[in-house]
Amino acid sequence: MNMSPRNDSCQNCPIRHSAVCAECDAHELAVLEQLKSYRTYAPGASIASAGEPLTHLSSLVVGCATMSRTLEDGRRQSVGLLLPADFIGRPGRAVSLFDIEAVSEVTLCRFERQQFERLVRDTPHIASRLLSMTLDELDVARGMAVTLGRMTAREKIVSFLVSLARRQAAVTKREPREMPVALHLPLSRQAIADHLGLTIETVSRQLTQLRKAGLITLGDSRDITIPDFERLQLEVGEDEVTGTI
Amino acid sequence: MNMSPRNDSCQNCPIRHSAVCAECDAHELAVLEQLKSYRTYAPGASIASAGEPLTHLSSLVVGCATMSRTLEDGRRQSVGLLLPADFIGRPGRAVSLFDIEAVSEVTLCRFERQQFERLVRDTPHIASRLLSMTLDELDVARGMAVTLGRMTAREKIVSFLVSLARRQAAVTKREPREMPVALHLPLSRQAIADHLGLTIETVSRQLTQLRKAGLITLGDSRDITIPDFERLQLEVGEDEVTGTI
DNA sequence: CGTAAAGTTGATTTTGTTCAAAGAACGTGG
DNA sequence: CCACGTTCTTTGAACAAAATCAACTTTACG
Repeated sequence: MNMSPRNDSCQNCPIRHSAVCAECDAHELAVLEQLKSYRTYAPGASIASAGEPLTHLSSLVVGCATMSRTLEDGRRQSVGLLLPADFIGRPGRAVSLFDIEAVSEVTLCRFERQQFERLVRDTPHIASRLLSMTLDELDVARGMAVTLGRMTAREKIVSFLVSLARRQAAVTKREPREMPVALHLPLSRQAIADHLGLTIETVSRQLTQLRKAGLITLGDSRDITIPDFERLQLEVGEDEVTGTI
Repeated sequence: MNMSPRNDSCQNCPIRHSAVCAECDAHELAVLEQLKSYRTYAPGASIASAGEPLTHLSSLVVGCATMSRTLEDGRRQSVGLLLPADFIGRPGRAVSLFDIEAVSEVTLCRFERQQFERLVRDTPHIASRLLSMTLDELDVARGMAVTLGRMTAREKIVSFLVSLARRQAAVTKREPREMPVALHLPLSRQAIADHLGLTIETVSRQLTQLRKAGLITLGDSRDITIPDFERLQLEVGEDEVTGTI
């Protein structure tokens, strides 16, 4: 609700080289600078709702959000975890198909829909980057379908932890091979359950089992250590870069 | 394997107005005409394999194919049903992440990867259409995640039938409201099971139950009639345009 | 502190899988 | 054109994985 007071320069932006603007040159960045606005959301706040108009398209700058859909009777399925540099919204569609909810405090870099759509039309560097990001997201979404459709509860949890560690490593620029890997879960047990198509009880039990098997260590319920990353990876019947998140 | 002998003009192409070339003008089409080649695949033939190079990007012109991934122990999950106008392959990625298999006889309109990537770079009408199609596919893939993660077997089947009927209606230009709706299943029971994250037995049982409930009629095992489309839709805990396929 | 929210653990039930077998459809070759 | 084998589909019975129901523990927070 509160407009962020700061008006940081794109040059210092933490997602400058990974967001939708990544390919832009200085001149293009100057245009973005004119059009962008920041907005922050408190943890738990709704950023968008399925079926409701989405007036702005944004890049997530700081924090973590989930994209999900809730069926009439309350069953919820998350379809994506949004982390810094991820893009929110769909040029050409005025209405969101999913609920988007801030998990931690979130800062978005926003563009008014019409203006952004013009940008996409007139700025090949943006169009090309958006296409590339969308294609990546598509691969991730399809990998997610494999996880949801065919993996056991244990495999789902392991695959989630592995993806999270990889994604965290990509930011930290540390290889997840460096052991042990310390992992902070951005999601509650319930949110993990919604992400993996499980119940909260099953998530809890599987984590306990992994702990008893020595594959992970649980500190604070949000902090996990993976003593042997390779060994954890072996637990899931899939190799290579499939990306569950 | 066999190069199609024909060299049809794009003007008469059945997917002229819905494929990746939909926005192209006559001049751009002339360029495509120079670069394209047709190739057909027999039912069951492999069009691409996960982990293998994909030298051509294509539009599916005629037929039906599935995109899937198989885990080491043989569990398979389909992540998409490919129908006419659907695009196959990913500019910027030389290796396929999924297996693509012809279900019926399939004709592809193919472009050599490098050449197509140049086309995307130089032809805004293609880039823009590709982006739009990719965004649509992303929504579909995420809708699929909701189905796989949170729906019961019965809901999965109903949602599959409803989507198929809608998609078929889009081609036929008949409203699925016109009753009764005749539906031809392009997939075997096993392929449906792989698509919905179920076993073949569960698919069969659920179809039988739907038949006993009077929601569908089974003729040939591939031919289904939906006497009351509205009523079938009510069976699934989701409304609106979510797109399961 | 004391209350609420989040997480864990146990007992039981349900849904869908697995195992098994029989029935229908299809294609081939005699 | 029909017999035969193969594949696909259906159905049944037993089983297993995860959900549900319920209680208890831990953590967070005013």
